[in-house]
Amino acid sequence: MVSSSALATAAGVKPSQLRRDLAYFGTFGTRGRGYPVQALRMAIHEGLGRAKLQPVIMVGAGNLGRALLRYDGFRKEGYDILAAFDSAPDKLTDKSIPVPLHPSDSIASFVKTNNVRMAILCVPAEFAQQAVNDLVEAGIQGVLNFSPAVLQVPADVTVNNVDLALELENLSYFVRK
Amino acid sequence: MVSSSALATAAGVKPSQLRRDLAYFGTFGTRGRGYPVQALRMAIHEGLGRAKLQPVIMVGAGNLGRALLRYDGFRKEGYDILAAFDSAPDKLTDKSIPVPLHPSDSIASFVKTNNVRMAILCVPAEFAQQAVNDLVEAGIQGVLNFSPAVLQVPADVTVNNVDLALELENLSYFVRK
DNA sequence: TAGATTGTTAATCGATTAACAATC
DNA sequence: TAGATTGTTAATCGATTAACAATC
Repeated sequence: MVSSSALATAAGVKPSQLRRDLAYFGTFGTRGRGYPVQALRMAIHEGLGRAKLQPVIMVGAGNLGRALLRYDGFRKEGYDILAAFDSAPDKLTDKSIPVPLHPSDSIASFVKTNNVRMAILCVPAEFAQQAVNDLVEAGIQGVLNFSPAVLQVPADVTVNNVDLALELENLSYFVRK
Repeated sequence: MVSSSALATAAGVKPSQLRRDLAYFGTFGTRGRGYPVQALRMAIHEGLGRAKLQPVIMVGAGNLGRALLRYDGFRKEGYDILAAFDSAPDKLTDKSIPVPLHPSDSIASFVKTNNVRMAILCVPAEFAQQAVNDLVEAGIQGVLNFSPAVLQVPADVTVNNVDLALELENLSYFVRK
């Protein structure tokens, strides 16, 4: 068993917040005792849709896209990047990446064939909206967007934005001049 | 001139929010007219500490660290990654990276010599706390942390966390099973 | 003057936290 | 029973938004 206060310390949050967040998914603990570790671990996996390996595609194989393809943290957490797509794959033949590289116009058929629901978007800002339009059209439901652009999508598609340069910019505000 | 509503549309926020955020830094607009583009741009640069190129170091040259070193988005936004540090630089001689690679124990002297205030941290989770302790000791004031770990730092040091796998995990919650 | 648009107040909304009855 | 700790309510806090007087 583990208590909410032990978990909260490890996660860097307050115990009351941790209990509230868990309660949002269901009732896992026992009053007076705490939470059963193994059952809780499995319930969280289940609740976050981590029951099995999730297929993902990478869209854009420029500097950042290739960089993230070589990062092994996604796979460790249960995400399997099946392939990368680029508008000019021929220009990248000499750049080694650990997954197959296809032309952008084959995204739709690949997504349908492989039942892919999530995409990582790493194209230049000026092409990002068109790229996400194509992804939505192909049936993608979730986009992790690394392009520094504000994207318009239908309400049933989720976009999470990660702007690396902006993160550094936020930080610089707190650094003494 | 540009209006708060035009800027808000471009940024993906509400006009009232944009005006409030700008007002936090100062008074830049003219009632009835809007904001003068060039003066506002310069004021924002100034307010965010972007007057000149900011020196930054990369700590950890594993998969993710090397990946980010090859990404050119940081430099475009005015950040200059001067060097990378790794606990075992000798093992990485065959891996090409675009900046000098030094052993970790030379961080403190490098930081002082080059007046570095910000660091990007990409070491394995289990070494992250020790690494950030060393950075704080060396005088680093801001850390962009890509290690999936909760870091303890003094109140005058700022840590911004970016957990790439967690971002994907958040997204998967919104994707229909 | 009439129309436009800021800066700021007040209202709303949502997220965090403290507190505590329930109960092991 | 006494001590511990959850799940949940109510209070607090902060962030977002609408509204509008100021004013160009």
